[in-house]
Amino acid sequence: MRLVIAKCSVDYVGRLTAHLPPATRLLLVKRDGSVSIHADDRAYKPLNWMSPPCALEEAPGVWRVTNKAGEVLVVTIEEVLHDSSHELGTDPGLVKDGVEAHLQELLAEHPECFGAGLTLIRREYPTAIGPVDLMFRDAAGGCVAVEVKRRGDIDGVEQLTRYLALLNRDPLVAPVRGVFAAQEIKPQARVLAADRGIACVPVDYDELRGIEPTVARLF
Amino acid sequence: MRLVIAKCSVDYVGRLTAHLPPATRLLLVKRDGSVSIHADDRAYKPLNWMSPPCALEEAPGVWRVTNKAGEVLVVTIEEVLHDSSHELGTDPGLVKDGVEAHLQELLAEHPECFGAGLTLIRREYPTAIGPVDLMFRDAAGGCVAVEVKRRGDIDGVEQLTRYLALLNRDPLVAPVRGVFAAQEIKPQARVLAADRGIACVPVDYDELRGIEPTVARLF
DNA sequence: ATCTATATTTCGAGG
DNA sequence: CCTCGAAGTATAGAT
Repeated sequence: MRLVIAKCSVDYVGRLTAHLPPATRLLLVKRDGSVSIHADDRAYKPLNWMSPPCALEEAPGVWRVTNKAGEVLVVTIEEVLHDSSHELGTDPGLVKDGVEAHLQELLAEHPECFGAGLTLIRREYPTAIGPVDLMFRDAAGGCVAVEVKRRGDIDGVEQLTRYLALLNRDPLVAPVRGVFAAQEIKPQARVLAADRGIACVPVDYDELRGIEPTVARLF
Repeated sequence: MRLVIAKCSVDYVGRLTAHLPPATRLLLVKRDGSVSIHADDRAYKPLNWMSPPCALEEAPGVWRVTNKAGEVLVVTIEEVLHDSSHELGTDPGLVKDGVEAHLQELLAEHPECFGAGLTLIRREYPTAIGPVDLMFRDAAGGCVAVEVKRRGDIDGVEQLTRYLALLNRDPLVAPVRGVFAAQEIKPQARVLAADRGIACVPVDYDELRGIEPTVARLF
């Protein structure tokens, strides 16, 4: 990893055209060839960047970074204030918890969230247009298709609607009810779901996770 | 801006729980108090970060970054390989061109892209579920609703479908035809649009921009 | 290689 | 302050 602090101006021509007037910035060159330009604010987003794979061509006072799509990033350097390189090695990577996968797992273990008498058929129930997150059979012999999201937005309702249209044409599972489950469900999504006859179930992740140990403790 | 290269492990507890095992990484502390942790790959996204406003509390071997929402980022430092600070000043910021807004503007000036005899009613034509990008009246007295995207995806077609369903219930504008305009239209979006009776119009941004000067030159 | 869905998305506009 | 849509979204996983 190479760290350069320099007074520079930057031009990007690619998916859009962008320009950065002269100022002092951090230029970050990584081992994979990527380049990013940071100002002294915002933790997450660089001012400008070129994602890998890309090639850096360095001439005196001008860096030229290109990729295969024909995008170009040109850094014009007026003055270098710092320039150092460091060996970092490969990163072992991030271990996450709390995303949609875990939510789906927890909900699969707690069918009672969606009503009494439900039995899990399977997670990731396959259909022609993609897998349904959770599929249950209810006491009456019908099915319940559940779409799980962390944030329940209008897109998720549309997605579930498409699944339901398809599933209800399949005599093996029809009739299928739809349930939209999420940690928070946006008002617009709630309205659309109601209009489509889809039930909304808000999920308390911490509460659900809290139930788990009591079950596990039995063994 | 402070640049630290260190062997460290990181724990984040907030919107999710995440852990980074010990490894050598870049710790980036910016003037606004934000902290980000970078590996030697990926230009854009840090491994871990805390966005401003947040507070960094530094003890020997442990950095503790917190924000008002109760999120915590803990960096446990085993060994510091580099530590330097640099004065950058305020960045003048990025100048952009070529986004959806400009595309919409250009298309508003060129109704012929969507057929002969069209007159612009207005941009951002308001409806109960949000504004339609462009609304034209055609020679027959009907209307044309245009959804403009840079990249034409399935979501955009769904969005336009919702607008059309609503608009065609309004006697003031019905009947309304739908047009999906984008620089590139995904095959799936094309199929869905056809199924919904929506026309697809691919837009050449550079060509459209090229027409403008010839019109402007007349004045 | 292409497509799909997610994201600690971030960011900005508008009500 | 919230809500919603856009982003050079980026990125990971599946097909």
